[in-house]
Amino acid sequence: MKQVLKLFDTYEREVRELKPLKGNEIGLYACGPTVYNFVHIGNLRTYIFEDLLHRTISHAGFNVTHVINITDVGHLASDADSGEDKMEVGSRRTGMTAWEIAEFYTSAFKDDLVKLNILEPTIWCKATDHIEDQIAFIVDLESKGFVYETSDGIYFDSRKLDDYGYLARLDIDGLQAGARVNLGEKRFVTDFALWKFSKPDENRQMEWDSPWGIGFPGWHIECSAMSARYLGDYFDIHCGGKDHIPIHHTNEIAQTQASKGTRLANFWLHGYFLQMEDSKMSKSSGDFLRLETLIERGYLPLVFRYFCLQAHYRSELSFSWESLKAAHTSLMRLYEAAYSWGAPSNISEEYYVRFVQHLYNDLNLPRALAVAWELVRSPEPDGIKKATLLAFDEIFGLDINAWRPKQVDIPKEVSSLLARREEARKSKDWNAADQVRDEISRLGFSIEDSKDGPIIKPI
RNA sequence: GGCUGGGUGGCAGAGUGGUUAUGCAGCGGUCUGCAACAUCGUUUACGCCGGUUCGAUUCCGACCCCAGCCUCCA
Repeated sequence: MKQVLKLFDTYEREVRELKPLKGNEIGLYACGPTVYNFVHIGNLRTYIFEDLLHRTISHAGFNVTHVINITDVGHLASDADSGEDKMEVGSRRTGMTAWEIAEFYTSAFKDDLVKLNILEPTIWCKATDHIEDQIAFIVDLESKGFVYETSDGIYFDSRKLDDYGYLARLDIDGLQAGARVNLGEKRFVTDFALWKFSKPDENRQMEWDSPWGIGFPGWHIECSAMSARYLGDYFDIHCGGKDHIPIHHTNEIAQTQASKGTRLANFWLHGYFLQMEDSKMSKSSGDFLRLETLIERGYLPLVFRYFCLQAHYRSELSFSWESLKAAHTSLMRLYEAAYSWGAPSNISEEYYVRFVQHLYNDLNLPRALAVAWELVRSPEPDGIKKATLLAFDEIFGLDINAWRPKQVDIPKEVSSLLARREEARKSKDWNAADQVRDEISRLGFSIEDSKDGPIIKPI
């Protein structure tokens, strides 16, 4: 039975079959980070979601071109005349140049992706490598009458589009009425900057010449320009975090609609947030959890990946150390079970079909994972369980086959105690045996008695 | 305040107009000298108030609360 891959499209607000626009090719564009700081685990949840999407599309038999951009231009903290450029602020904070900062945090970001077993995208692209493309895009918009100039930059005239804001179902009148900031020289609340002028006294590290004067591109234009370069004017899937729906993606669509006449992507997919117990996961406040923080607390990076697998990408996921620990316990049990099964034999058709069914139903990984657990607890032969679970892991990406029990050096002291305990047990001196076990546990090791003798593990 | 989306058992989280996933924790059994490991079983939840219906956690309305956006943020 051939199963079809169905995904939820934010633009139409419906689940429908993914059919390639061209041949067997799927173009997938994912909004990447602004590299002025480390990414946090909330950001990483979104990249895990996109990786699952990437793997699932490949699984369905399509060729994926996965593009991730790096926003290495700082932009401003707001479109109004206030705010500071993030890269410039980062530069002052660290003593590095804006260019060095971009490079430093880009490489830190890529390290995190590798640790989470996220497949390398087909194409990485940087905003600063595509200034010409962005300028050309704005020139085109200008020739079509969609821009106007103010004293601080070139702006997009959003009222020229009838259905501006459709993606987010924006209520334009309501937005205007409830606007919280004053417009500056902008003509309308939803207008946004395409090009910003450098201020004469500013001394920016990142600026370029343009037909309108020296300055730097607005944020939204880079994605329209770069996605067009690598995937064309209308491609299959565009994704990012749900916070991008009302502004960033809305504006990308507006630009592309004005210039190319398309809605940019056939499917718009959005990852939901990782929710913190008490505070918001916020990069700008500086108060956030990195993957590194989890590792320092003794968690394997893939525990975080497993943690994310438990929730559907379109619902909020609450993070707490308690639930991360639960994920750790689950994953370790899965690893140990799979390891104990030995060599794989054949895949169980029955379980595999159910797995794919859930996967193709808008990436229902929680259900797919439930099938995995049913398999683990089923009476199927070990070889079949192993083969089937490894097939699931092509999507899960938990690296189940590579896992090995931790090899630990057992101190001499402990191994001699262990021998003494075995002696005591042989002579059924249970008091002595239990006493030695207590002593060993004080030294940081636990004992599990098995048919083949005691197994010792660090606590 | 406006718009968009959401509120499920101790925790995390699927799903459904009537049969109510899965994981973790807890409890009980098996195993064990005792434990641990493992394993089996188990706790009957859907914010609040109305309405539709033979029947609603699932549909509709009001209210409360949470999140996203309206200021850079996945």
